[in-house]
Amino acid sequence: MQIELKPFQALTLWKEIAVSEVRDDAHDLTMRQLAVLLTVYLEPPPHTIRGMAAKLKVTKPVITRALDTMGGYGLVDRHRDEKDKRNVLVKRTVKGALYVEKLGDLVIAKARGLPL
Amino acid sequence: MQIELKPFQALTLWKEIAVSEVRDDAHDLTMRQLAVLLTVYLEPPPHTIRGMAAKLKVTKPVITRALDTMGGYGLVDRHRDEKDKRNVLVKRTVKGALYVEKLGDLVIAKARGLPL
DNA sequence: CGAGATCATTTCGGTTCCGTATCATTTTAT
DNA sequence: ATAAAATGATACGGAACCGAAATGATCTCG
Repeated sequence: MQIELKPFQALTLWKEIAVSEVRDDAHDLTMRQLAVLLTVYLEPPPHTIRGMAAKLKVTKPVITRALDTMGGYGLVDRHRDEKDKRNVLVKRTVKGALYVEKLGDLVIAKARGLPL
Repeated sequence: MQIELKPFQALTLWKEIAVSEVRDDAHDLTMRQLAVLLTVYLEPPPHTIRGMAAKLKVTKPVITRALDTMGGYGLVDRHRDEKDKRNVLVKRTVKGALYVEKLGDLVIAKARGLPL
């Protein structure tokens, strides 16, 4: 299965998803929060605050706040690293996994309906 | 050319783009602003405030403020509708077109590099 | 002509987020 | 043992955004 998009298709896909997120998203996540969430769920652990801040080229408080907000929604969880108690490890949750799964379904559905 | 994504691919694509936007985006647009921008550039005019608010299921001030912000960046422009001076028509700009084009390139590049 | 409808903007109080700087805890190294 | 480094959280002032309601301008239609 080869993935090949033309410019208009690519933008239309992105637009449709953005519009769907705005219309229906109960959590109203920002782009940064979304980047954090998907990194946690798609990349192999461990995920530390400092590591994610470096990856996204943002300051640490940005990550802390994003985790505060999404933690409040139940989308992620945090635990101290017992090996090095300075670190905090970001953990996945059932609710977060469900949310991410639904987002994947949305992308697939929109990609399938693209004009050719 | 058929577009077919598997769940992990779809989410990885979305994650890569979100991360890129956070890392490199000079304008730091919100999801709502992005939805407005892409609607203006990908859907046929005219685009009115009320129309876009209805499409995105948000209130009119949300659209007005998004246009204020993006107008400040030079990404969109506004003009009164001469036919009905109550309406405001959202117009494209050269700078906005360039920005959207670059976004399309990003989506294409990320889609091409997906793990299969 | 005038009352009401329509459209975009502005105002309001409140919330969230930002970056910088600082703090508390823990680890590392001398 | 103790000073320095590393890590995440917090404080702070400022900026952006929110929804609801009020405002101003324009149009519609009797």
